[in-house]
Amino acid sequence: MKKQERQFLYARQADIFKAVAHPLRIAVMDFLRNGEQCVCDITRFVGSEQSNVSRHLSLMVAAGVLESRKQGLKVLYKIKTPCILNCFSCIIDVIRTQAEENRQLLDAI
Amino acid sequence: MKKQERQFLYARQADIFKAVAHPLRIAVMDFLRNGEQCVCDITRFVGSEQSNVSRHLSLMVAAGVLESRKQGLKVLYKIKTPCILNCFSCIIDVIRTQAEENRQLLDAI
DNA sequence: CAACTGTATGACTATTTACTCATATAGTAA
DNA sequence: TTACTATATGAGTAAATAGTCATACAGTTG
Repeated sequence: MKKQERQFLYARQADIFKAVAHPLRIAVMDFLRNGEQCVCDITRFVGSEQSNVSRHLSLMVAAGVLESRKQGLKVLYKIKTPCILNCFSCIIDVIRTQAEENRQLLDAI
Repeated sequence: MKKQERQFLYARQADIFKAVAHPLRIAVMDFLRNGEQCVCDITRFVGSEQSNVSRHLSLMVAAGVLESRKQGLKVLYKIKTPCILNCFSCIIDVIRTQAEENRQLLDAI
């Protein structure tokens, strides 16, 4: 891979990471884990302003992480490439490792 | 899991994602994939100002993604929890899926 | 048609993030 | 000691991100 291609890939990867690097957006991913949901239910789940949730959803669609379709009055969102969910298990692993480390430190005091 | 615990976990996950959600920081992760490296070599690899790279590295240490040790004049950084590398394969999968989708669209025109 | 529901967006403010330059600090070597 | 190398940081600016409120728009129902 050429240097320029590598830079491009780094930027693309960063875009995907950015698209989920926010507590509200993580919550959305978690909520959509089991299938598509309308904005109204997503909004209830994450507990924020509807307009704010809508913006976050648009952002995630723009990054290619979610996709949406209209159904009557509602707009349903779902995860576009479910393989991204594997990522979350990895991250939980990291958090678990850190938590155990902290616990050991605490025990040692 | 209680609602409050869930919120906390979302925030922690977002912190980890944020810690890698930048092209330069992705480059660092890629460079450290095969073991620890000094700031000088990392700086050369990512091709940015030394002070900027140093800040990004501190940020990643703060998030618990990297760790560092001093060796003489140099400071060596390495990935703290290598399981995070699995994440990158998942993200590459997402990008590949999107790229293939784009190619199909292109072919169809 | 009017009234209503669900969603998106314009305009704005506040906050966070990224970067640069200059400089400080720590360790090395002459 | 002085000069040098590697790294970190203070101060400042620029830019991106997040959030709110009000409102617009699309689709539904009576």
